[in-house]
Amino acid sequence: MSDSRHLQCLIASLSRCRSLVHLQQIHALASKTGLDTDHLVVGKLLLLSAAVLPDALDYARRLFSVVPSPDPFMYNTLIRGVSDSDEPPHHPFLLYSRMCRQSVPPDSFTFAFLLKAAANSKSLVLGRQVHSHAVRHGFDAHLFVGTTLVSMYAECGRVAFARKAFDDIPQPNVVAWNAIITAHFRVDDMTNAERLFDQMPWRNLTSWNVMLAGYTGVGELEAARTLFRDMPQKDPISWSTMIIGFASHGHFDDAFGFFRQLLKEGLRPNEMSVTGVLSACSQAGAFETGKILHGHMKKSGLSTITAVANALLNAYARCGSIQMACQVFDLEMGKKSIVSWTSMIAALAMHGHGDKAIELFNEMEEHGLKPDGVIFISLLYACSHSGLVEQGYHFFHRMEDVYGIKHSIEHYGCMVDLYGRAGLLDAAYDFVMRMPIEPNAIIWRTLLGACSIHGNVGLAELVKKKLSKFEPGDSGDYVLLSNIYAVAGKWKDVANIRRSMNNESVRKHPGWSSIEVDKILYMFVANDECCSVKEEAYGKLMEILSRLRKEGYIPEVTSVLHDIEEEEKEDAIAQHSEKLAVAFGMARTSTGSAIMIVKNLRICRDCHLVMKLISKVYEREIVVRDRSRFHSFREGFCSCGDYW
DNA sequence: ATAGGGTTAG
Repeated sequence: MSDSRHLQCLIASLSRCRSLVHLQQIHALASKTGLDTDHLVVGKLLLLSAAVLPDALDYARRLFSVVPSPDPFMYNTLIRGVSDSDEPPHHPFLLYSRMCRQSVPPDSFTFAFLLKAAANSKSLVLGRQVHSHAVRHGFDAHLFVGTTLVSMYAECGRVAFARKAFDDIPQPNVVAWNAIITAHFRVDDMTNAERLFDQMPWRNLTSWNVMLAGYTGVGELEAARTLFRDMPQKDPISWSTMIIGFASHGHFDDAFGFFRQLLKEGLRPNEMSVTGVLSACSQAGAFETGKILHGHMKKSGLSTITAVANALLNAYARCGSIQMACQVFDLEMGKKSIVSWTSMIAALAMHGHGDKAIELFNEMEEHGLKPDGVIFISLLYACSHSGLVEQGYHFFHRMEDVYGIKHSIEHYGCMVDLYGRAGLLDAAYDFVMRMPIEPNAIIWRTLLGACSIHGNVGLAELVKKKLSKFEPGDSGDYVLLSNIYAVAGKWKDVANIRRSMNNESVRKHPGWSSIEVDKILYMFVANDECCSVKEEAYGKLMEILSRLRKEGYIPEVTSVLHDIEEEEKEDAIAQHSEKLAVAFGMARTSTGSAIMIVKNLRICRDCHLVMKLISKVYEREIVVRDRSRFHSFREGFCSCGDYW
């Protein structure tokens, strides 16, 4: 066979190549005929291993390293592959500097890929450097480079630069227009985004999707809903944008609604839409719904996708079922990513199995995966929630000393929580004072939470003073401090807090509790208008409370607290949402079955007491997931031991 | 000399 015949055969089999093994066979064949040095062949091999086939980047790097003089195409292909991988974000730029040193001329592709890499790492410094190189080589007004410049500056939060880059594109196409609209949404500039959308000379489906993503991103959910209703066509991205957008803003009912509508229209859910709906399940505690979705996903094969399995694992864990979370992790997950390990560690931590979380971390290392900064947050969280102070300290230092991962504010926060929860308040305070970065409100709030658990009035007052420097104030901080005063019997201070809460500008979180009955999610929201469900719950609650009173429940002791902790309701009759939810559960579920409730804020003392009493008097197991942990009530006791 | 690659939305 002639060389050109061989080459044609090779090219043909490369275009059919679907796996790394297949690629290696073709590569071996190429070396037999000496065609493995042909630039066209190497280029195709590189393209497949770096950008098309999954997990073949190492192979691409090895291939690249033996090419004596790589051409721009090869460099570009590897730069793209590396920036899409989990290699450190500066690696694409190292390749570019090698390219420069070897005098390989960059082209428009080179700058498009590099700018995307800069955008991914949100690094304005890198982005500007690449920009100036693009100018030097005369590619800055190139349509593709210009468009990527627009989105790079947008990702770095600089609309003015993005606008300049857009204006420099001689003939912007619809893609460039879409990019500049996105840029305005990134800085919450809805007005100009809308103006550009109206002005643009042509639109494609992505233009509408850009608007949907922009609206949901800035929290304009009703604008998104209207546009979604009126847009000329919808594709899977439009649907998942709505589901994810509504779920991420706590509008679970709407997220479920869009998902149901998608099914009703005969469309198949994809990995994005199921991830979104699972996130709604996870946040709201919709366990049964999650299980049904799981069944469908097994049939459709979606559950083998790592991101989907991670979402499923997370939903099970947050709905209270560590067993099902384990099952997904151990048996059903196709390939585990670092996110999968992190999720499982967080799941174990959430359920108080700190020791198992640490074991799992070690196991991950044995599998040869390198830990990142995020997994240490889960790990430190695991330590603090299981009282493993020494282990936490150990990991905190190892992450920098052994793994070379820089501490972020979240890691410092975990350490404050670690010391604080364990009652080492002085150590916690000392740690905050010696932190190398400026403590934020979350750090102080964590410390305040610890003061609340351990009843340290003096430190709490000091911390509250630090917190008052942050604007606007948070109602949760006032609630915590008033709890601390109330437990210490300082009723006058409790009253003062209440007064200042009314006077100062305080950000109030509306409290809600949810419960799933017969696969339907019921949300009880403070201040919500009355409805038949709420009336039913309220009626049952009155009945339960009167029985509890006969059994010795004395709400008077906590009445002042109760008053303070009212979820921003002035109405004296209105009740805490978790009490309504539990009463609704008692009314609608059969004796003997457990009741699971999810609350978005911390559970208050009075509600906690009521849950304990119900679990004893009615012999019901109740699980409450609140902002900080799971509470499992059984026979009059709570798994938290009354500290939370 | 030849071909092989790109930008925006979840």
